[in-house]
Amino acid sequence: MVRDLTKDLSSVQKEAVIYTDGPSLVIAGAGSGKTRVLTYKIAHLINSGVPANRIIALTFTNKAAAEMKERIDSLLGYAASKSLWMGTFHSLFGRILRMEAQSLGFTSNFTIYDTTDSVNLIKFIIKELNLNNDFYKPKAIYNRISWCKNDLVTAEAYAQKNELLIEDEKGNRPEFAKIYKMYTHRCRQSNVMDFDDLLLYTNILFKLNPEVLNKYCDRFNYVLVDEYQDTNFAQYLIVKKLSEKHRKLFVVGDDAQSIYSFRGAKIQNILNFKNDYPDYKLFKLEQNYRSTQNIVNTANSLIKFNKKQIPKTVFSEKEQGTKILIKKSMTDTLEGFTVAETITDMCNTQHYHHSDFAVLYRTNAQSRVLEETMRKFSIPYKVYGGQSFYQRKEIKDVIAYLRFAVNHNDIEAFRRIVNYPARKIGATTVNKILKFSNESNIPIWDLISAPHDYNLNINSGTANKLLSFANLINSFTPKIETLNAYDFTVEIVNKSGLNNELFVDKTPEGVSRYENIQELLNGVRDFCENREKDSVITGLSILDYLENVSLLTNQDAEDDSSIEKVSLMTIHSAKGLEFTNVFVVGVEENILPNSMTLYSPDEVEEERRLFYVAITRAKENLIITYSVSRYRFGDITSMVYSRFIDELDPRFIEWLEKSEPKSKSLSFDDELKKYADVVHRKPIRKIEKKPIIQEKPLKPKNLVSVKEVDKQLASSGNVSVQLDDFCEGTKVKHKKFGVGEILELLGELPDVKAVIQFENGECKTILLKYAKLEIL
DNA sequence: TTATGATAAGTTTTT
DNA sequence: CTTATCATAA
Repeated sequence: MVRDLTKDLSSVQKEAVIYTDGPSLVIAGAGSGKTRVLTYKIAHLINSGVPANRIIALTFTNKAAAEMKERIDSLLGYAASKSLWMGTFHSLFGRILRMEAQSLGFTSNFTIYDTTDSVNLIKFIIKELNLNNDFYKPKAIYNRISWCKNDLVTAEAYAQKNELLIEDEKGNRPEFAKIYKMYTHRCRQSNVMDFDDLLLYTNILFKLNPEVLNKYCDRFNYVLVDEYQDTNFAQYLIVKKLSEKHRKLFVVGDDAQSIYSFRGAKIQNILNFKNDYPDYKLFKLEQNYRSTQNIVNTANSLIKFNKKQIPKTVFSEKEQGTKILIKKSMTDTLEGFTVAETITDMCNTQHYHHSDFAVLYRTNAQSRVLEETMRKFSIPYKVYGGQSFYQRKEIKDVIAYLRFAVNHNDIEAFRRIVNYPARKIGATTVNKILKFSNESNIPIWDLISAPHDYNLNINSGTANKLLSFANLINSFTPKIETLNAYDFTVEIVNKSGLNNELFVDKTPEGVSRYENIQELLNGVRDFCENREKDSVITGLSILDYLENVSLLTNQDAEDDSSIEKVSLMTIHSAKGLEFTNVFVVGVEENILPNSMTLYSPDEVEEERRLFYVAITRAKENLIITYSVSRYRFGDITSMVYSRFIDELDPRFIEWLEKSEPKSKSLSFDDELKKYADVVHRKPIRKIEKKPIIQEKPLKPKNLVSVKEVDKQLASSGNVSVQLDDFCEGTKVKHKKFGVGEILELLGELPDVKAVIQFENGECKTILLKYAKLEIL
């Protein structure tokens, strides 16, 4: 049964959805129902007879893709949508590249380097070339290579471009071209692509093989792109070529929300759409259905200060709403308190739940203080992004095993696992192998699977160890064909010794690593189960999983547990989301706008757009906070509130604590007193052995005292037993080691270590804040 | 080769 | 404050 989909849409939205005659561009203001238009467009196409597998819909994040797919499912049912090609550029073209790998000189089991792998490889290349690290910073080199690839400048092309070479001379990095070339070569040798390669090689594929391009043009009659303002040149060109033949291109974006130019996004792509497609049809979605008028008006007043933009008038017909609150704090910790306190208040006195709140910040580093505060106030929260689950060491180790089993020449994977768990194959041996491989052009796998056959200059004991490592890997390889991803991973985790290594480790960190591995296994199982429903995916189970997991970065599997929790995330990861109440914290000079951007007007404009994105996430209440001092680099730095706050139209905002006139603002002590009841102050237990370290006289006294309070809180908070309940002679019980007695306390709160004599004879030094000791 | 501790260095945002 | 790198000892 076909529902009339258009009845849920406004008239402009409806026009955009039903227009299918040619290229069209939708400029969608924040909160104007962009996702709705995209999903309904797809649903409309399918309903009007277009086979779902003829549609390719490109999104910017996995999260966005998953969400849209879900919405289409609920409109049309799973059967209709399952063969839809919906995903990020990287994942969909990665899939195509795998099918076409041969024609590019790769094999279809190529693996994918994440940023860490790439940077590591670059580090080794720099070392190998004996280059001065001050001018050759691996991360900077990586960024420049990335920038080249996104602009489709290959290593060969780079070496031909004089102006680039001159630029490098001036920038004291004359060897860049060489590094780039070596990097590319090594990746090829390893049968590996990095993130940017997925886009670069897709372009190369289409350029070198017109018949292949033609095949995919015919395959995908309809090309849809979300967040078009964030596409880089490589992505732009892929889209252009893919839609060239049938010209059924539909792109959606908002130039005011372009926040990825640091990654090569070209705002020109959206601005120049009319030049590429003169017969295009333009739709402007200007009504914001998300936020109150105050919020929309505030956002408008801010973005006015940007020079480069497509003219549009975003408006809201919702209620006026409350004014935007601006709150000042004395320290970052107190800023956190303000946020936590406000959340608690609003939950108690109004109808809000914790899940109605988001706290947005510019940099991941800011999340730490906030997390601590949330814990102190017993507010459930979830941090998005940051160090993702898949970036954790133990997880990367497992993935590296999978990668190496699939691709025996994946050098970074090899480096990671060859001696973990320890096999007595150290750096010296590894370097010899890699050096030999580079000089002789013999793949590393040939060397390690027959180490005696080459003149590797290693002793035969080591050679045997290498051989048994190769045999271990070899025992996995045939199972790629027979086992599904889950069984395969279980096999790897068990046989490699990883599981045992972590199982034996009963330190809290070890336990958590072990649990993470189990969590990963659950994830693989889910993947397998879902995959069985999906007929789209064609490769072997483990290959599909690897591809999926390599491109999955920040959104760890949409955690059920986000229900009833406050969301903490960077502004970047908040893009595309909405929350009833939003805090934007740390709105200070050098943070937002970030200090790295201050000398470039364009980048400051991007920072302004970032703030715009943050503001427009809010539906009802928006609270902007800043602090006049903040811990950075382990020291207290004084901060000034952001220039952007002054740009907000004063008619829509309200300053909570008058900022400038010092007399009016609360004194620091007053501010502290406000929280005295929250902070159950307890005298800090003095530890006899070591004198308390005197605070540096340079630091203002009062700030230090806050730090102390803070430290103390960190140690108490959610733990039922207070750290200062322990003293020498206390009898305690440890989960694993059993009963024991504290002999000595070392260090300062909250990092107090206890030397404990256990009844089983063992004597251990344990960090009290981690070990959940029971007092007997 | 591995484990440990001292010292130096760095924090923007992400597929 | 955290993480990466280096030096030293076991």
